[in-house]
Amino acid sequence: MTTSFKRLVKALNKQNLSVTKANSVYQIAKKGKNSVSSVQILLPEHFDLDGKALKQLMSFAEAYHPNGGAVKAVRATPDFHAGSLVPVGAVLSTTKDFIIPQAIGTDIHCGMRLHVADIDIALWQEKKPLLVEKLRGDLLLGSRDLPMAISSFAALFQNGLLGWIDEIKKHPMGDLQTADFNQLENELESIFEYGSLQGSCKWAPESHTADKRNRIRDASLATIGGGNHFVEFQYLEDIADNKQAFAWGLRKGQLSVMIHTGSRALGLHVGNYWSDKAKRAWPNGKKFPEAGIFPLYGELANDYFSAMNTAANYANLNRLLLAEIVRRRIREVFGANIEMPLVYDAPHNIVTQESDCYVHRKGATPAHAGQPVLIPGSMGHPSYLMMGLGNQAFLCSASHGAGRAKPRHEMFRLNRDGKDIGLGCIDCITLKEDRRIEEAPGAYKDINAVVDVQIQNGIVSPVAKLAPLLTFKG
DNA sequence: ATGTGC
Repeated sequence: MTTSFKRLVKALNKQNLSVTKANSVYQIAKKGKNSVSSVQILLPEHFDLDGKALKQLMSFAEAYHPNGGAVKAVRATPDFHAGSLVPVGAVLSTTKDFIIPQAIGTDIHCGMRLHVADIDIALWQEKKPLLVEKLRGDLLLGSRDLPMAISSFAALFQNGLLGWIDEIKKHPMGDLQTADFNQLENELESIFEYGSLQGSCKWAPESHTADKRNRIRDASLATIGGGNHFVEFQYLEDIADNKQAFAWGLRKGQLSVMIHTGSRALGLHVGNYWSDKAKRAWPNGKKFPEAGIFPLYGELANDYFSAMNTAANYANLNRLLLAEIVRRRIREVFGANIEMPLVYDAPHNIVTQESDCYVHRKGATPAHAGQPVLIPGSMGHPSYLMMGLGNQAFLCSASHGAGRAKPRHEMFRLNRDGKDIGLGCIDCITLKEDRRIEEAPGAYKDINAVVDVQIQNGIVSPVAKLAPLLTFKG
């Protein structure tokens, strides 16, 4: 549901909300008392503000816990749209004793990873059939059973990739025995927080603790997953900032590999468990929150934080392993000397501790000063590598993509009616024909407008433009 | 997004 601004103002007034608009920023406030300090939404000029998404956002802005703690500020990125409960593209800062598990949901530490490779695009096109043939068996898997030692899982859960690398050297698994661990270790510095968050084995769900045969049943490590997740080959089409591009190892004309996935089944379990737990832990006799949003306060908030980090560490390894699989195939096809260095790996679905706040980012990516920011378009539109500018007023956050413009069912309807949904020149490899339709370029908003408004508002600055060549979808 | 659902 969308409305024009005038109708929006009217509609909001009825809900006792006031709205003002300065340039591209909507400022929403609750009339009267107890309003949160600030709710702002950044939108390109010709974008409509989605009423459902706004309603969801305001519910989170008003979240409270009877024992204390509070939401301090709320922002929405230009790819903002409604989700099932939480709007996608939402950033919340809260006091450090207050976390809302539902504000992150189940796709914990979902994020983007970008590698580049010095491979001539004409050569890549020539060898593409061979590469695809090899990668089909690697990437089009819904599940897999990696032979990873329990001790490696434990190290990963507790200490993330730093712990995992130490352990995996002692207990190599399958194909990874041939991985270049020095390179993997060096690349940790190009991962958000070194891919190493403070988690704990005690929060691993039952599916990820040793069974009677002393094995861990894990079916989703090194898999892409569904929905908008992908592994994509791209062409580095244009550079906007030569100095920064050079510093990050980028060159015009390079091949790039972009990976979008998260913590899969593990994040689902942790997210569901803690969203439930927050409800169960609601103080006796206190009125349930109307919007069904249950924050955690105090010790439980800390416990959630380490459980969430446990799943986040898994997501970090998931992206690393997918990249490693692609790197191995690239070397088989184009030569063992191809490095395919990591540019950056960052989450867009996570709670972080920043100064005296918890910052919840749901479909929003950190954009601290100097930090690489990855903003994917769609399989028919370019993706952008940006640099964060550390815009405090916008909670140091940028959009995590173009944003979905049309719901899935509408894409199927348009396709049935023979409408152009942008799949004309798309090279998408998937076992699910439905996926191509749901994820068609026509389902997404205008990435250039989304990126430009963030540049104009001092959130990010452009570094490089990446054009899609071939997308693998789960 | 996703444990797959009766």
